[in-house]
Amino acid sequence: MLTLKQIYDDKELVIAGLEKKRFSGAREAIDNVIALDQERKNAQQKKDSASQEMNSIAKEIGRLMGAGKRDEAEAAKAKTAQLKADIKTYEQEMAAAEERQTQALLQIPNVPYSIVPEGHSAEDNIAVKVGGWAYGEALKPLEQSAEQAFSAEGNGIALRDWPAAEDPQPAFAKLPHWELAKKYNLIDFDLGVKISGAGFPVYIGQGARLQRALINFFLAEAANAGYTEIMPPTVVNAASGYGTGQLPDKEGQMYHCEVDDLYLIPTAEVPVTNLYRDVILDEQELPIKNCAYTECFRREAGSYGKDVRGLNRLHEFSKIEIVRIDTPEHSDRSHKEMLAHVEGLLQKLELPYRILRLSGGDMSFTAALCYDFEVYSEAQKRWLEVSSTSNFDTYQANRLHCRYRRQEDKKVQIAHTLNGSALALPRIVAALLENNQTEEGIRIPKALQPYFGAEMIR
RNA sequence: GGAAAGUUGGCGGAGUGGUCGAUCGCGGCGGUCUUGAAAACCGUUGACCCGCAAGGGUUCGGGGGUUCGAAUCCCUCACUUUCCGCCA
Repeated sequence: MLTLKQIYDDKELVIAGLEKKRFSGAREAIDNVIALDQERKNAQQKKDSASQEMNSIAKEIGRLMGAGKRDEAEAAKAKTAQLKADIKTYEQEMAAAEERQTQALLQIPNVPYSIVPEGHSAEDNIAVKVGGWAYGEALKPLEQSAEQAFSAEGNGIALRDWPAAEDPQPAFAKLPHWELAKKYNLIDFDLGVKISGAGFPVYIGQGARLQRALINFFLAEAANAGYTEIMPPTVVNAASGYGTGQLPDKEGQMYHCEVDDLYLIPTAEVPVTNLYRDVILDEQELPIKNCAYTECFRREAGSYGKDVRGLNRLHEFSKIEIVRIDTPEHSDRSHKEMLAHVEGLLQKLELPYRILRLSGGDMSFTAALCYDFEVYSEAQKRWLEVSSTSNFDTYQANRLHCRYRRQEDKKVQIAHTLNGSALALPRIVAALLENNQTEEGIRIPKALQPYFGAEMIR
């Protein structure tokens, strides 16, 4: 949630930012938070002075008792009854205002950075970089450096202006991955339905080995980039869900074990970020760079249709997540390093990709700046999202109470948190299978071969 | 699942109704000494909220209660440890 300091210091900027995020009633919501804060302060001041008086009377009674002056002590006691009632009233007022304020703050999304494009849908997202993609002249400007691409000055193409591609004529009919999975006996969707339900595929033989190869490849790449591997629990308590913001809003998206009141994680972000809940880090420990492979569980309530075909949308899938915690001064640099890392993975996998800067209206509730990575699937003729890499600024850390002690003045500051997928497996597998199919079999990218142990799936 | 014992500041560990935000040790920070470092010695050192400040309030696992006054007593919840049971 937003900090009160942000709201008091930059009220107009906050309101403008919320409007960019298509949050209706931004001004009213912010004014309401401020009003509730004043209410709380008033109650606290009244409570504090009543408490002060009470404390001094109690101390006086202690002294009188010690001196054996019982009568005077009894007289002093008589004065406390009204005070006591007052304190209780003020405390209740204070708690009520505080609670309403927190509730109000929880309804307000994060403020996007200035670099975030205006817009209200995916059409307004801007492609800032395209790689491994052979389409014509229109995309030339996107062969730009990361420095340009991830700055306000760089070039970009709004998706609404995305050039119509001429279909390259394949030498043979390209199959979608669900057919390839069957042809090469890699994944059995029907068996998954039998033992669990739709959206729980069973990977078999070379299909299972491909999963393991990708997991190991991604973890090894992350380790090379300096990330510490974490193997967290995949079941978490409610406090963790609140910490990273899955609760209360997205409760319906998580599987919930009611008897123990535990949730299956929808992403490793939840346990790995919550490692730092209620923690005060030393500035020298920053940036924290963690990575984790976990299974991720999503109920995907309400999804249907062709989007969910095959591996496109699952209830359980494997993902390697990178999580960073950094200072406000360095979080943007951290973010860029994460983007470079994810881009490097896609390059090594020789997949056509584009990097989108999400518009205000398409970003998640909690993000301040978010880039999506998409890979092109030749047989499905569509782009598939494989990573979302975000900077949450202080929004998540404020709720988590994740702070750090600043080196120069020893002051405790709210940290910045960031995370991104590096990468989610299913759609990578879909794109690999579809894009690399040949008449002889499916070609495994060179970088992956040592992990897979073969050059082809036959 | 049954039984018992615990939960105190960054860590260890005192404290069973009054001046206790909490003895002490370690660690951290500042200083003396030293060419430098170590040792020794001196000082300092939690978080949150209100306040321009002075200062005040809250906080001893969470919540509630008793009392003029609670780290200390009572209730309740959570967690931890040990033993028993079960078990990969």
